[in-house]
Amino acid sequence: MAASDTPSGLTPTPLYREVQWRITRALAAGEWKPGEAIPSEAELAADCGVSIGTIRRAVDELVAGRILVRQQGRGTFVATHTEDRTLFYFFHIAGKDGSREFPESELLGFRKERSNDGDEHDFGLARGTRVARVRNLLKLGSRPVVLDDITVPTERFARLDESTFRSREGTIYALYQARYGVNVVRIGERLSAAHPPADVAAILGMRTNQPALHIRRIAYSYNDSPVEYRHSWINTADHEYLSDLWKTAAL
Amino acid sequence: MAASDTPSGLTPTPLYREVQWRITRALAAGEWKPGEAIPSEAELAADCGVSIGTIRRAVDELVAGRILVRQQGRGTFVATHTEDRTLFYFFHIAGKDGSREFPESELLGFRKERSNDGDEHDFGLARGTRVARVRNLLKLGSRPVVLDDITVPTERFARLDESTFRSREGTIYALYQARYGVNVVRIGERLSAAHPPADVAAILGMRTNQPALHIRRIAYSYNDSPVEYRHSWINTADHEYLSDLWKTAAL
DNA sequence: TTCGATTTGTTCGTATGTATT
DNA sequence: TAATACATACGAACAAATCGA
Repeated sequence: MAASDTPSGLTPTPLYREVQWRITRALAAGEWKPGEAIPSEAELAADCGVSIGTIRRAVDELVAGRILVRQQGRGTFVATHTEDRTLFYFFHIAGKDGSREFPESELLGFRKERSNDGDEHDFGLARGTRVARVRNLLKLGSRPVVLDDITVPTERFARLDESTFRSREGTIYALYQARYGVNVVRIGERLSAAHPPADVAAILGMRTNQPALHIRRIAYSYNDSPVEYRHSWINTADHEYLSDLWKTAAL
Repeated sequence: MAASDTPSGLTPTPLYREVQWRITRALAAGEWKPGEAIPSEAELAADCGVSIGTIRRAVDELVAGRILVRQQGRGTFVATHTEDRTLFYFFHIAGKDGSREFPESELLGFRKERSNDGDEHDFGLARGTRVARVRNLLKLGSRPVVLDDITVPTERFARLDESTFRSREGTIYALYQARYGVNVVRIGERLSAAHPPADVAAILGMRTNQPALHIRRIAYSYNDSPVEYRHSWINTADHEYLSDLWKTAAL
C-alpha cells in the first residue's frame, strides 16, 4: 500500500490505519455485503502488500466497533442486524424487573414529504429534503411501550414504500441492510423527560400529564454518515432505559 | 506463568488472559496506585515469563477498558479521575444547545446509617449494611440541574466523614481514588421518567407535576465489584442525557 | 543543547494450535 | 483426512516520544 497520506511534517499514518480505511471504504462502497465474508487475512495481506499482523491489527478495531465479526476456522464477516445484536446494541429498553425481551413491532403510519424546520432544529437535517415518515409502535409483553417517529431521507433508499416496511421480517435496520445496502453501525441518543403529546399518550396508554421518556436518535452508517433520525416516546411505568451495558470485555 | 486454569477438557485459557488477570489482581490489591506507572513491558514480560507481545495483548484490553493509560516514551499508568475523563465517561449531561461543561458541586447533606429495604429493592444491597448517605447537587451555569442521592457502604471507606467530603477537591470518584484507594472504572445506569419528590423538586427549581429524569446508578471497581449506589434526579428543561458517545475509535 | 537510555508504537516474520468445511 | 482460516505466542528490528545527564 502506498504510504501516501503523510500530511507534511506530521507523523505518517500507521499502515494498519490505512488498511482500516481501505476496508471501511470497500464496506461503504458495498464491495462486501452484510453477512458475507471478507477476503481472508492472507489474501488481504497480499492485496495490500503488508504482513498478516498488520491486517489483524486493522481488523481488530473494526471488530471492536462491531462492524466486522471474526469466526475462527470460517472467516471474517460483515456484521448483520440479527435480533441478538439489535437487543444488545440498538434496543436499550428493559423491564424494571430486569427482563430483557425482543419487542413486537407494529406499523402505525407511513407517508412521504419534505423535511421541515423541526427536522432542521432537532437533527440539523436540511429543510426541503425528501423524507419518509414512519410511525412504529413497539410492544413488550403485548403492551405498548415505545412509540418511534422515524424520519429517513429517501436519497439512499430507492423506492422505499409502505408495503416494503409493513411486510418486512426482522428489524427496521435489518430491512435497511438487506434491501437498501445501508448498514447502521452506530447510534447516538439524547434523552429527556417530558409530558407526551396527546396522540402519543393515547397510543401508549398514558395520560398527558404523566411523565414519559423522550429520545432523539441519530443512526449512523460507515464513516459516521447519518442515515436515519428518530423521536421516541417511552412509557417508563414498568420499563427502563439501560445505559453502559459495557463490560468492555476487560475483566 | 503457570498454565493452571484449564477446566478439564475445555480449551486452555490463553496466556495473555492469565497475564491480564494477574495485572487486574495487582491493581485491585493496590500494588500500583492510580497515577503511578506500572512496570515496563519488558519487566512484566520477564516477571511473567512471557514475550513482550503477550504483555501488550493483555494490556491492550485494559487500556480499551480505560483502566490503564499508555504513553509512548513514558510508560503505562493506572487511570485517574481527571475532569476530562469524568466529563466523558461518568457525566452524561449536556445542554440542549449542545454545550458540554463541567458541573459545580455542592454538598447538601451527609449522614451515616444502616441500609434499608429500599436499598435492597433498588440495588440488591443487603439490608443492615453500614452506609453513608450523601446528598450532592450539581449546577451547570450556576443553575441546579442534577441532584444525587448517594449511598456508599463504608466497609471499603475507612473513616469516611462529612468534612472529608466537603473539603475535597475534584470529583467524588477522585476522592474515593485518592483517599481510599477505591478506583471506579465503570458505571451502569437505568433511566426512567417520573415526577420528582417535593424536596427534590424544590432543590431543582421544579414543580412536582413536572417530569424529571430519574437514574439508578451502580458504580463498579475492578472485577465488577460494586462500590457505590446512586439515585439521580435531573431537570431536563434545558439539559439532556447523552448515550453512546461511543465513536469506538473505529472510523 | 546534545546525547543516550528507556519505554511504548509499528511492522515484519515464523511457528503452532484450534475450529470449520 | 486434508485444506483453509482465524487464534495464540514468540522474536526481532526500527521508529518515535520522553527524560535526565
